[in-house]
Amino acid sequence: MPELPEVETVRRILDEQLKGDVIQSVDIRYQSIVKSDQDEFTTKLVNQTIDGFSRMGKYLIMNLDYYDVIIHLRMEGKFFIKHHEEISSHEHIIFHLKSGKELRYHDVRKFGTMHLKTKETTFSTYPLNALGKEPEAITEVEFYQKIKHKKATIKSILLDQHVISGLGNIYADETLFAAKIHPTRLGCNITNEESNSILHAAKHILYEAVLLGGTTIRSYTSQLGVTGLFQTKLNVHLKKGKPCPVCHHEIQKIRVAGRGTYVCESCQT
DNA sequence: CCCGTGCCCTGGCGGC
DNA sequence: TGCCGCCAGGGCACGG
Repeated sequence: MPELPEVETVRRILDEQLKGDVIQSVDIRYQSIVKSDQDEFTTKLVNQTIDGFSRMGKYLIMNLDYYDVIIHLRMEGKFFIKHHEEISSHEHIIFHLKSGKELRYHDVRKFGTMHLKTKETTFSTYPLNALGKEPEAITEVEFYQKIKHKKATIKSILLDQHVISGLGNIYADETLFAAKIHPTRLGCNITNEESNSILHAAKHILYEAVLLGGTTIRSYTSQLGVTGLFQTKLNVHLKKGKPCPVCHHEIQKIRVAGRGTYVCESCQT
């Protein structure tokens, strides 16, 4: 599922491939992905030039002349750039561009979302208005202040995009493993030093993952943003029953905040 | 404030 | 082999 590094990889490719292109028309083939008025979505985007793509946390933003389209890929959303190939049943939104390219939003589970915003309201309205800072942008002090009074588990805090944005289930597990913190620890029981360590781990892991995503993309003709390479760096996530790379104890899968959570019960305390 | 649950959705998998 | 039922998960609404 796309978390910050995967979304960043998609952003870079789309930015490179589509900047300067102009939207000719938009087809909405499955409606509930578009959360704004459907008619406005298809009419207002016509003749808008793509200034580029930006990103906030896991949100991808298509920057146009007068509008921004705020996109969340959720679990399985991905983009393809095609020309006139047959349309797959999983391609739900199609942006026809004047260059002849078609930007196609593909989402098997149909969980992704798109919001149309006028530029003045992009950051002041839902969904971006309440988004927390990314690990790279938040300070140690800010982060500790945000978690120190919480009675929630640290895992659920890391997944809460209003606290800190960009981490999903995979990178949250990896972050806590790197920081040697057990996912069921409560925010209010995390020390200042541990808080710093979690933040440092999150930054480091996201940074490495973005680098790997960048190196993996060689062909722009296949589906965009699928790296596959970061999986080789995982220490605990999806490693149930495998030995911990540090202490060789068996990795456990537990349930925290309703999410499958991988942990080394020996290293993480 | 926080938690669990359900919802959205469908491919894939385990069980029989 | 085939079918059924359940799980996965990001984010939010809801009730406790």
